[in-house]
Amino acid sequence: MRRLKKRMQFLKAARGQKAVRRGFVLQAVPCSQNEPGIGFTVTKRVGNAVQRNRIKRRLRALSDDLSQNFHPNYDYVLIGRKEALHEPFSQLQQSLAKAIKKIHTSDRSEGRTGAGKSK
RNA sequence: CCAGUUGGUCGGGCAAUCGCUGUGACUUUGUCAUGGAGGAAAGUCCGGACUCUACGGAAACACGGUGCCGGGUAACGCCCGGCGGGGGCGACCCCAGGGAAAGUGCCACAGAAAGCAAACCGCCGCGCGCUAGUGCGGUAAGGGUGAAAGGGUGCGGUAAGAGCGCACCGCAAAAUUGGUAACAGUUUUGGCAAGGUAAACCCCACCGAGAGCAAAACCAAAUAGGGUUGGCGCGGUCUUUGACCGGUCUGUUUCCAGGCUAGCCAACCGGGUAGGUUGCAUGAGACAGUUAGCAAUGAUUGUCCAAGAUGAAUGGUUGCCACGUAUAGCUUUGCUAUGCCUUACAAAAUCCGGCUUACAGACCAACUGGCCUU
Repeated sequence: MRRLKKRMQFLKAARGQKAVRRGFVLQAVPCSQNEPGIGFTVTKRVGNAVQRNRIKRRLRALSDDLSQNFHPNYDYVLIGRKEALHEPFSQLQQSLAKAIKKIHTSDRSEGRTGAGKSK
C-alpha cells in the first residue's frame, strides 16, 4: 500500500467517487500507479489531538486488515468522523468492505451511462 | 474518630495476536535482539542555550520591562528566607508591596463644598421686629450626602465652638539601641500640616540589539537564467597579424593607463528549486549516597544512558484481574450477576529552567483544631 502525502493527491481524490458511512467517508479516484494508494484525513472539528490520533490509528489498522479489498490503479482517502472512535471494530470492517464494493459497482455503471450521455 | 492545612508520589496491571518506528547485529532487503509520550508533552506567557543578521568603544535620548530587604541561579517577571499590611480559634493563607511634603491631571452620582478650603440645615452673639422672622458677624461640635468631608477618644475651655490647651493613641523629624538590610523598639521635640488615585501622566533605581530549528550548514535532478574559457565571427578606414579613428567602463573633469565593444556553438564553473543529509538526542542529564546551609540551592563520590516521528511512529483487536460507577437480586459489616466512551486532563516536534491553566480517583508524610478513652 502506498501512502498519499501530497495535498494535490488529496484534492484530486475529493473530486472522485464518494461513499458515506457512520464512522468515515471513503473517497476514491483512478490513478496511474499500479499499487493502490491510501490517505487519511481527520479534521479539527472531530476533537482534540488525542481523539484525532486515535481515529487515524483505527482507520489505518482497518485499511491494513482489508488491504486485499482495495483495487489497483486507484487512490483512496478515508475521512474520519467522530463515530469512528467508539464504533465496534468488526462493524467498521464490514462497512468499509461494503463501501469499497459500492464505489466500484457505481463507478462501472456510471462509466457506461456517462459514455452514453456524452454521445 | 471527625474536620482541616501544607508538601509530595502515582495516575491502571498482566497476557495473547496482528502491526508502526529508532538503534545494533548478521548468513543484508529480511530475520533476531532491544528502546519507544506527559505531569502537565497543553497555553506559547517569561528566562536561557544554540543559529543567522546587525554591531569599533562609550555615553545620552527615546521606547519596553521590572519594583520592600537579603540570598539562590546560566538567567528570570522564578524559587527560598525575612520584613510590612490584611484574613483565620489555629496549622497556615493572601498582597501590582518604590515615590502622592518635584510637578500636572482626575475624583462619576449625590452633596453647600471633592482641595493653597468652603458653609445647606444647624449652634452662638449683636441690630431690627409684638411674634413669625430677617440683616451682619462668629463657628465647624451635631445633622444630611458620599467610596472618601483638612486626625481619633476623653477632659478642660468658650457666647457657641475649634489642637485653642492638656492626657492617651495616631502622624512627622531628630537622636539612640537591635538587625547585613527591609524594619522594629525606646527617648526627645514638633505641632496637626500631609484626602484618594502612579494597572493617570510622571519622578527615581535597575535591566534590555533583531529574528528564529520552517534558525542554519552541507549534498544536489529537470527547467529557466548567470559567469569563465575556446572556436567562428565582431562599428568605420587601411592588404591580413595589427594600427588608427570611434563608442563604452574604471564616481565626475583633464591627461595617462587598462578592459570591453553583435551574435552563434562547445566545454567548464558557481548560485539555487524539488528532494536528501546534518542540526537531532551526553544534557544547566537521571538515580543513589556523603556533606555545607533554616531553606531555595551548592560541593562531591559512585552508577547509568533513558522517545526521536516529519500526512507526523510510540498502536489495533481480544481475554483475565484490580479500581470506580450504574442497575437488579439476596442468607443487607456485605455478597453475587450484568453493563460501562473499562477511565480524569490531555499526546512530543531543537532542547532546558520557570509560570499559568486542565485533571476521575488513589496513596504517603508532617502539622492544626475538636471529641472520646486511658
